[in-house]
Amino acid sequence: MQTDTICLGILRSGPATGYVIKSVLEGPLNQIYNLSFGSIYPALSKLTKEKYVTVKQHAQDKKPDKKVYTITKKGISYFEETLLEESGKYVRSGNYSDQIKSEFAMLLLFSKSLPKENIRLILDERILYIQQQLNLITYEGPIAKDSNLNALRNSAQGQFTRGLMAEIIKTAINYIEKNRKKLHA
Amino acid sequence: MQTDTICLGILRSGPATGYVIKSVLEGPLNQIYNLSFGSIYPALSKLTKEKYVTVKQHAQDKKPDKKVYTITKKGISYFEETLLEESGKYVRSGNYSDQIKSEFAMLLLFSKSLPKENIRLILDERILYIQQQLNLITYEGPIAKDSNLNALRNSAQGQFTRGLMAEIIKTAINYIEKNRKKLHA
DNA sequence: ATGTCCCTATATCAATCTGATATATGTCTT
DNA sequence: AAGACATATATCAGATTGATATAGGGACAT
Repeated sequence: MQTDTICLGILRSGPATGYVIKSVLEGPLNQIYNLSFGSIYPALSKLTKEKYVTVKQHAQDKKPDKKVYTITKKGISYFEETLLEESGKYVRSGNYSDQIKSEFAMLLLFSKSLPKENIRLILDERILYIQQQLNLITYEGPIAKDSNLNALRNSAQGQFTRGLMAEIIKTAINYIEKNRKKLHA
Repeated sequence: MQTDTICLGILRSGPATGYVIKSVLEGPLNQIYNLSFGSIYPALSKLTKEKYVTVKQHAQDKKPDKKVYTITKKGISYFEETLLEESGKYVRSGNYSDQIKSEFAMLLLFSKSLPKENIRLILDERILYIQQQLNLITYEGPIAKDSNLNALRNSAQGQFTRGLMAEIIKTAINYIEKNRKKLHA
């Protein structure tokens, strides 16, 4: 899915800055999708040129300029057309993640080459880490400042998607705890 | 994890061509890690220059040259050192996948913009697709020609890793079937 | 008070990776 | 005999990451 489409999809829930888009991807959409600033900012510039979004530059006293992007009618049409046209191809893209690069899984696959004590520590740290990620996904409290993000997170679609990822993480934690002996750790 | 390290890790189970490395990633390591030929071939050339692997060029009658790569002692030492040094950083890299880009999850998140009939079809196709991926991971039959790949796949580490991914896929299938009504599909 | 650290906020870029494409031959099916 | 598919290597434009730079604010410790 193009970075443009992701940004438009998020902006459809309400105006946001590039920084906020990144925050959504790292908070409620944690473990679902991620993009770097190096992708987000150029995408927003491109979308502005193409009139799919408009910008309002908020010159805050002494803080760096905040650029709030709002999706246009043209942007909404374009988003909906693109999503429908390309929906078929996203079905066959990885099972929960597209570009599958689970460095953690590869580390375990190769863990014969590691001291047992290391493997033990790695698994312990891992469980703590993914529990934190689970908390980020399942957090239901208010999102500071940006109330429009609540809409995306709490929609039926948001709850379904976040629920799916939460179940996957829980499965991973249980599996590691039950089967770690097989790795002699 | 660097492409170099991945290739060395796979070659540690026995000699292989670039094509076979790709096949492992698409077969038993399906949904765990993937690399394109555009990454694998340059990595193998680089590893050869650095003497971490050696090549034997099998000029097969009429078929394109087959380049079989074998890991050297230097390569094994380098691999084991690298893995140990960098193991800590792979713990915090995504919860099951590093660069998380689940286009399917994003499609569902944005599915409010799609006709209900489309959503229904997408979910049906998805279930079929991930069942196929599950079959690739859990396949226990012989791997044609390359018996050394069996070692990697059937090791305690291989079984643990593949089992983890299989559980995750099963969880995803069950979740989609039980909760699809929430997407009105 | 002054340093350290984190948060908000935008931006750039070298290094890397993907997805498509090209090339070449064999085998199996229709 | 045409087409699809598997084996096998290779290249490259375009896209992405991860690091880095810039810049002010607030919190907390020394």
